[in-house]
This record gives sequence, structure tokens and C-alpha cells, in this order.
Amino acid sequence: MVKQPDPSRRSERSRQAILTAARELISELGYAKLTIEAIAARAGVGKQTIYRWWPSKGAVIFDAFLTLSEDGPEQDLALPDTGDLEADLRTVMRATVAEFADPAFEGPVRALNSEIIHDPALAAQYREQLAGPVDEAKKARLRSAQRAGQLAADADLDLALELLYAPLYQRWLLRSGPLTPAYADALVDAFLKAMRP
Amino acid sequence: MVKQPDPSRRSERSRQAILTAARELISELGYAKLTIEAIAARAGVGKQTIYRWWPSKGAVIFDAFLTLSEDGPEQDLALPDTGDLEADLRTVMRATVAEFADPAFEGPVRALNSEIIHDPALAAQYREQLAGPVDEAKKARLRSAQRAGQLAADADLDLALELLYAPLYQRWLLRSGPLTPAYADALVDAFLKAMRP
Amino acid sequence: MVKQPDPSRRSERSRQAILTAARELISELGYAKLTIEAIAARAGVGKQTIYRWWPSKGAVIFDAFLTLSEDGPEQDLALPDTGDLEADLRTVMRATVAEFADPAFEGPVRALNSEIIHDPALAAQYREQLAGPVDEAKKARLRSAQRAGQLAADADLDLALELLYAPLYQRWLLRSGPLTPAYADALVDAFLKAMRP
Amino acid sequence: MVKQPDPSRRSERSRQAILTAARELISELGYAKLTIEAIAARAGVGKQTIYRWWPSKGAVIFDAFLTLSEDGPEQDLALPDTGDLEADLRTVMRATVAEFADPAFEGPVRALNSEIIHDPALAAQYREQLAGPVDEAKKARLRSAQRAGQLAADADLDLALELLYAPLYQRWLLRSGPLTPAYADALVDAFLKAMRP
DNA sequence: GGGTAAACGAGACGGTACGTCAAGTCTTTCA
DNA sequence: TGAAAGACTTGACGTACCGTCTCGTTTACCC
Repeated sequence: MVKQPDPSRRSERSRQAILTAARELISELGYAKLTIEAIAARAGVGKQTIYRWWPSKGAVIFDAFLTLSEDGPEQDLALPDTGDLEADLRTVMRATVAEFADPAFEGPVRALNSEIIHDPALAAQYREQLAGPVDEAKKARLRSAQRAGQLAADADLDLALELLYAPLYQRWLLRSGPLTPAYADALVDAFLKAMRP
Repeated sequence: MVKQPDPSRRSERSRQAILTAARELISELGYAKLTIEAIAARAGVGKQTIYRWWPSKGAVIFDAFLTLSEDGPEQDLALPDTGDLEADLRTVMRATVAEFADPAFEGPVRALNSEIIHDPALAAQYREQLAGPVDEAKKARLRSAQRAGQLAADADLDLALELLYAPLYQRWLLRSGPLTPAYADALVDAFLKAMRP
Repeated sequence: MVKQPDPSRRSERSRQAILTAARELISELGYAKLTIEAIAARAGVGKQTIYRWWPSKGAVIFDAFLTLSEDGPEQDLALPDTGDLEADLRTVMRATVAEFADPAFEGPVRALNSEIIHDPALAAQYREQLAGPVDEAKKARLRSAQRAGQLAADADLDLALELLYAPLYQRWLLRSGPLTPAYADALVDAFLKAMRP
Repeated sequence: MVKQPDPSRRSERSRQAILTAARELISELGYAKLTIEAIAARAGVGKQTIYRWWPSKGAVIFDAFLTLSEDGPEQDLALPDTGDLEADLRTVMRATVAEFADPAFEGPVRALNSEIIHDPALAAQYREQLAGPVDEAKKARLRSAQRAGQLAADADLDLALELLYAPLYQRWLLRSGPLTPAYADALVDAFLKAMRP
């Protein structure tokens, strides 16, 4: 039987230092060159302290993300709702395109996706803790549009979100095409046509 | 100036052995445990022979893929064209769902995607040599539908393909949801609605 | 100024448990694999309790020895004195040879010697508290022999003891030769010849 | 089945660098602080190169010794033979006392002895390759003395050597007493008395 | 008999070194 | 001279212990 560490005795200072170091290093070096040793050294922490609390490198990266998100204000999640669905979606999708072009965004997100591809458990955690809340906020906007008669009342909102975001995300992640505001607009057009009442 | 090896003197037997070994090992062990040393050992080849001809592990994986695809018959690429676009797309998308459920498909494809995420050069090569021809075949079917008046004549076929495939691919790659025949059908419905003339 | 612990409040139960655990572990695992952590765990004691009362691992080993010796009856130390020096020495030396062949004797004694080699302070403590009394008992027998005219009256008893024991001890410790009763006898012969009046 | 490395392809340069580094570090830091990592770093060598060719730290230390000895001139081994055994032995024993007082001698020899205590295989190797030749040279001098009628013709030379050296060596190794020229002389006296014809 | 201070068990911490693994380079030998 | 074989340097891995440092919890003395 393996002895579990006692979370109540965990050092919050070390936890923060590790997550901060992980975030910094992933931006500086990229995912491929990220090592546990470097995180420990940068955080001024023993390697064992990382291995004690996280099962894998992917879990550390994930937690670093999670903390990052929690730090941000909550309203970030909510989409604009001016009553004009098309305008709101264009705004949001163009902003997403711009966000994907941010170099500081690259490293960490590619790293996390890379881990998710190979680790089902991490994927589930990602779905629940990161993607879930964000998607819920988006669905809230779509429901509002349904009530306003701008979207089909019986539309499957999960599918709708995928229709809207997956093409964009895939272009970025797999570099399968250029990401431009015009592309964002075209995507919104297609989405609205597909989801019209 | 770096001495380039002379491709004309390359051993075809070694090349085949390396690619075969890579394919086998990626299926047996998965991507994370795939090593150059193991490939060399399995192929009965010196490590230098791999480093001489491929710039990275990703390149070997990619080539293994490429060879695999070339082995298959060419008509695999062509989509069915019965004249009924909806029926044809349902057939194709359901087949794709089934293909993604094949365990032998998992390892290699996830491995390749993982490399593509972190290697722009490989991504470009993938686009040109693997994704390109496949996409072209799909677009041929869509053009046929355009001529038949089943799709908008001015539709952007790149966007169309992404609308159709990206949601499915993303669900599989990032495990963001279940892949069922019903989902394939719903996707086809949405696609047709969006792309209708 | 460093706070000294108060010996009057020391837990005798812990002290005993630590020394017992040390003795057991050194027999079971040998010296190389003996760790403070293992001693603490076996003794059901916090590591700090060991570090509080002993300055080094060698000191613990030494104390374990000391306690072991103290447990034995005091007369063990006294050598037989039948009046026949040669016979008495043969008895003692043959017994020593037999003792050295006892596997339970190996681990702890080699461990202690190993520490002594590298730690002068421990060596001094060993000389005073363990070797000293034993040597004194041996010298008492030799003095008795001097009074009986069997040994030179002006003999250096320290040298005498070394002449008698060092060859035997070295053979055992450094495994430089076989330890047999015949060897013990030969050693006694040489000793008597050298120390004769 | 474990693959054995091929000694014919061994890098002599690395071997020498490792042994030299080991010798230097053991003198500078002492045995307790000697690490494989430090040896590798000092030698400019990968750790694996050490683990590939030596089974243990003790084996490296031993080899460092061996090479050291081989570097020295061969005649070092031969004892002086003026025809006067007593004078020759005094010379040799006093020289030995002086050698033991050399600080550069301490670290390495204590280290080697420490390893020998805990490793029977190393002890055997030591006996054959290091102690053996030296002892043989000493015995040659004693045989010469036997032929000259200065020593008992039937004396056991192994025992004789131990009688002469073990007391001295033990005093030094276990720090059981002071090492002085007078002690060396007393030892020679006792030895001669014991071994006289 | 309750208050308090020190020793205690437990174990998390920052570290060092371990022995292993694989990466990519370099060298030798063979065909 | 390309390729096999594999030794080499490098550097990260995950583990084991080190000695120090909190944590509550006894325990034993003092008021």
C-alpha cells in the first residue's frame, strides 16, 4: 500500500512557485524543451515536491492553466449580448482570431493540447474544468438568441459550438490554413445559415 | 559547408525496414514510448542511418504514414458520387466515425498530429503531401454537387470541408465528445443547411 | 546560541527502539543499505528524534554496539587464567576465530569499523568505551603471566596485544587469508616466542 | 540477456580521464564525498561511460589505485638487502611509518580499505593484484634472511609478514595508537625474536 | 489538576546523487 | 564510401535519502 501525502500540509508557496515557473518556462522555451528539472530549479523547489503532488508533466501544465484562468475576472467568460447575434458573433470570432495570433498564447496552448491528445484522463479534466465553463457561457449567448428567434429553437447547442469554433481551432492548431478576420466572418455567416430557425 | 549524403546511393532495403519498424512500434507502444533507438534496433539498422536521412522523429513518422498511404489503392481517396449528396455524405461521415473508432488508427494518427502541432515544417509537408490530395478528392465531390445545384455555386470549398470535418476531427482528437453515427448525420444536416444554394 | 535538548526529558523508550532497530537493520541489510529513514521507520520514531540525540549515523551504530555489549555479563571480558598461559591463549584465540566466523557478527562489526576508518572522533570513543575495557582485561591476564615469569617483565603490553590480535583481526577485516584454529595456534606460538623472558 | 560492451572499442582517453579524476577527487574531498557524478564531470565524461565499464564505485577506486601503482617504477617493490636483516627491517618499517603520516596517502587508502571491508570480490582482487606482488617482494627478502640463517628456516612467511605489518597497519587504519619510529623499532625487535631460528 | 513547554510522531520541504534511458554525434569495421 | 554497430557526451528522468523545518500530540513538570 502506497502512502498518500497529506494535502493539508501542502506548501501553498511552493505550489504557486511551481505553477508560475511552469507558465514562464512554457512561454520561454516552448513545450518540447520544458522539463521538470527546469521547473523545479526556477521555482526553487525540490523535484520531489512536484512528483509528490502531480502525477505527470501534463498535470502540471494543466494546473498552471487552471490557475491562470482563475486569476482572470469572471466576466471574461460571458459573451457580449447586444441583441444582434451576427454582430456579437463577428466580434467574438474576430477577437478569437486575434488571440490566436498572440505569440504568448502559442506555447502554453499547444503544450496543453499535445498532452490532451495522449492523455484521456487529462482530456476529461480539461473538458470539465476549463472547456466546460467557457462553453457554458457561449451556450448562454446562443440560448438568448434562441429566445429572440434568431436561432432554431431545437438546435443542438454542442454541435452549434463545434460548428462555429472547430474550424477555427483546427486551422490554428494544425496550421491547416490562414487565420484572418475575413475567415472569422465567413465562419459566422455559415454558422448562422446552418442554425437559422 | 555540410556534406550532404548522396541519395542515389541510399539503401532502399534500410529505408523500408525503418519505416516498417516505425509503423509497428507506434502501434505497439504508442507515440510517447517511440524512440529512435527502438526503431533502429527493430529495423536492424544503425542509428546514423536514420539521422542521415531524416531530420527529426516527426519526419520519420510522417514518412511512415506517407508510405502507408501510398501502399493503399488510389481510388480510396475518391468519394462516392451517386448523385444524392446527402446520402453520399452520410455514408462518408459514418465511415469516418467508424474509422476513428479503430484502435489501430489511434496511435499513429495521434502521434502524427502531436508532431504537427509543434513543427510548422512538418505541418506544411503534411498539408501538401497527405491532407492535400485527400481534400482535393473531397472537393471534387462538392464541385460535382455544385454543378448539380445541390450546393451554393459560390461556396468556399475549403471552408465547407472544415465545416464538415473539423467538428468531427476535434471531437476525436481532443476527446471533447462522443462520436456516433447520429452525430455524423447531424453534422451532415447542418452542413447542407449552411451550404445550400 | 544553539538550544540544547534536555537529556532528562529524553524518551528512554524511543532510545531503545532506535538502537534495536539499528541493530536489526544492520544485520538484515548490511551497512551499505542502512539509512536513518529506515531506522526511524522501524523504530516508529520521527527522524528528528534521531538527529536530536546523535550527531551522525556512525554514532548511532556505535551506541547500538555499546548497548549490546552492556547487556552482556561483565565477566565476559575476563580471560581464563589457569596458570598455563599457552593453553589459555590457545583457548581464547581459537574462540576468537570461531566468533569471527559467526555471520551475525559480520554486518555490525564491519559497519562499525567502516565508520571508525573515516571518523577520528568515533575512533577515539571506540578506543575508550569499547576497546579499552576489553584490552584492559587482556592485559590483566598478561600481567598475571609476567608475575608468573612466563612473559618478559619489561614487555610493552600494548605492543604485545597488537602482536597477538592484529594479524587475526586484519585477516578477518580485509579478508587477507583464511581463519583457522591452526592459524590461531601458530599465532600464539609466535607471540610466546617474541614475548618470552 | 544483457548486452556486454565490447572492450576492444573502449576509449582509452576516457578511461585515463576517469581514473585520474577519481584519484584527484579522493585526495581533495575524501572518500565520503566522492561521487560518480563528480568523477564524470571532472573527467569530462558521461556517467554512463563509468557505469558501462565499472560495476561499482569501489571498482573505480581500485582501478585508480592499480594504475597509480603500475605507473611507479618496478623496483619500488624490492626491499633493501644489505645482509643485515635487522637494519633493513628498521629502515623499511620506519619508512612505512613515515608514509602513513603523509596526508596525501590518507584519503585514497582509507577509501580503498573501506570498500574492501564491504566487498569480498574487491578484496580478492586487491589481494591478487595489489597486495600480492608487494607481499611477494617482502617474502623474497625474508627468504634471503632464511638462507643467511637469520630467520627460522621453517617459518611461515605469510604469518611472518602479518606479525610484522598488521600491528602497524591496524594502528593507522583504526587509529588505535600513535605511529612513531620507536614503535617501528619495537615491532622489528619483537618480530625478530619470534622468528629467530 | 490545569497550564505550559519540551520532546515526540509524522512527514513535507529544498537538495544531492543515484542509476537508467534516450538523444544526437563520432569512430571503427565491413562489404 | 555507405551502412552496421555501438561507444561516446549530454542531459533529463523518476527515486532514495539527506538533514531541516513545521505541524499537531503526548508527556511531565510547575504553579
